[in-house]
Amino acid sequence: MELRQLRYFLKAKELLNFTEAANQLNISQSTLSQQIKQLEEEINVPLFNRIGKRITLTEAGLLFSEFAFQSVSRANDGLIMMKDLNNLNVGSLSIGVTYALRNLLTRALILFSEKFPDIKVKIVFGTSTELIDRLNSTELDFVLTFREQADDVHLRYRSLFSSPMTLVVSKNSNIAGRSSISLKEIMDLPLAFPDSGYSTIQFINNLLKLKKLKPNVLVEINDISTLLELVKTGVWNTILTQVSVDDIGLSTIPIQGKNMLREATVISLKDAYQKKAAEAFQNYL
Amino acid sequence: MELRQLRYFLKAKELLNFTEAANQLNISQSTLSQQIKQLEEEINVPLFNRIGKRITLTEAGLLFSEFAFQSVSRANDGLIMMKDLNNLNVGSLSIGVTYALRNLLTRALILFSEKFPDIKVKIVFGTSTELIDRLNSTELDFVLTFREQADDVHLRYRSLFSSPMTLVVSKNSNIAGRSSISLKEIMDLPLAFPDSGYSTIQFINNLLKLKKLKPNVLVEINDISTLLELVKTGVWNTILTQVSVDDIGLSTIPIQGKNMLREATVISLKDAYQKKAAEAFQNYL
DNA sequence: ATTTTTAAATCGGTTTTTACGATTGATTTA
DNA sequence: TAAATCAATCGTAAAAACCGATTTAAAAAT
Repeated sequence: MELRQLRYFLKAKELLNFTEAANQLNISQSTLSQQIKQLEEEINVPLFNRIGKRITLTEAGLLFSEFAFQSVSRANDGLIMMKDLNNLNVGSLSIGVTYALRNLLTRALILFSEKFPDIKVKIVFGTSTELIDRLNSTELDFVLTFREQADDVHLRYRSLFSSPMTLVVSKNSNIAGRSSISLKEIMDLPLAFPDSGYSTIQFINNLLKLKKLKPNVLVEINDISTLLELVKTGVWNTILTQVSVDDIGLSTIPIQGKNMLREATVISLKDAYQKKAAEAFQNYL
Repeated sequence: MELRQLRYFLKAKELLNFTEAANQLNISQSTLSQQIKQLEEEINVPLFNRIGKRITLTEAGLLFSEFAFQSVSRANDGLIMMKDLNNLNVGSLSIGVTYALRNLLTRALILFSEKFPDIKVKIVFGTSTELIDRLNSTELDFVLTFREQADDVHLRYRSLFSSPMTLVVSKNSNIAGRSSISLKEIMDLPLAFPDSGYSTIQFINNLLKLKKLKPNVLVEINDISTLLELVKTGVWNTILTQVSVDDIGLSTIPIQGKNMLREATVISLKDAYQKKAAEAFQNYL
């Protein structure tokens, strides 16, 4: 039993005329006769009464047509659904993102949802390594994070922009106006740092280790919003990537030195199918 | 799109292994690859991610599989319906049942077989979840079990009767005559329990956890007949649903408290065609 | 009553599709 | 590093779908 046969049967049932049905199906009358016959042999019961040259539907034909119709319909519906998926009318998207790029993500999300209101979006915050793991197990469609040292051959990297590391200070700070600052100078300031799980802080710590500098870390906290609130008080300062601090009401001072640029990157699985929705979302980043 | 391709796809989706799927479908692996590819080209979206040699379902694949399954199911149901029409006196019936309802089933089976001696009946014992899985994969026509908490929209439930939970003791037990007993009292008795895979025991364990009671379980066993033999010795007692213990030569004492009723239920697939034989069998339950 | 027309079934041959085995390429496991 | 595993691909063989022509038989027209 094949959908083709069911389609032929339904058309024949509709018109009760094999020749005309064959015409509308763009096949020959002989083909239609053969295929109907084959179907009847498989289900072991005639679908049509052949009274002379006139055909009528049998009881079995009537009962069977309901199933044939539904089978064909469901297949067609599946096709339609796939078309919808291609047109981004349905679907879902799972995005992994590090806290540092939260602003970037939310800005894009607002625009994307406006344009594609029917796509369900799931946002997963986490550390880079955790998110990459989830990407590899296809839980996520793509990950938004800073580029790490080692490339993975299974992953595709798409750089968005570079953002400098900056010292974040209260607007009232007496160094708020400065155009740049050295790492060494920062060592004398009271600091509040993000939790060491974050890639930004790992990046910084690696740098400091290399230069044998010791920061004066008074607070360590795993929530960036709260961290920024702390910095606003003027008591502590922190180090973050520039892009994390936009529009927050704080002053930022670029840190001197090379290697002070971090690359915001979209990471996806190289060989997996990239959803249309994922592509579309990335255009808003 | 043809049913053949949908069937191939569903098997590949089930096993997530083209080679094995091809084996089970009795076709070559190359054929399967080709047909899947052809289907993907028609719907214009990949159904599987090919990450190296590993295969995972895409979002589109998951969405599409629902339609594919229904399309194939409807066609199969049509075929079954025709077979039923043809010969009401032959056919086969696959029934899933939990051990607790063994008596109910065997009684019905005896009557049914007398009336319809030519219908082959296959009985599958198992846990509720296992049987529901098999029902969903259309291996079983219906499942006979106790009603669980969560309803599934794809399933149809038909309640048969309620049966109380009872303490099962030897006829010689000094508490054999009692008209009821509390859970608390039972905690002091030496108990033999069914394997924790059985829904009855999960039901009981949930209750005990809620009431923070600790039963004195000395034996755990995954065969109900043997369990009942043990109880006959008078050394151990057990808890079962009343209906499991009828006509066994043991005393039962209803357990006090509400929520002590379990509903014996016939579960079948909501949208699938129900065989005449299945209907007939259920009349004897 | 006979002829004509109409429509389904059947037959032989052609084209298309499906399937297979062998091989390749890539990945995972030992 | 070698062996095993698995999906993709290629060329070919088998199966099927399809077509046109013809046959058969009933209805319609004469």
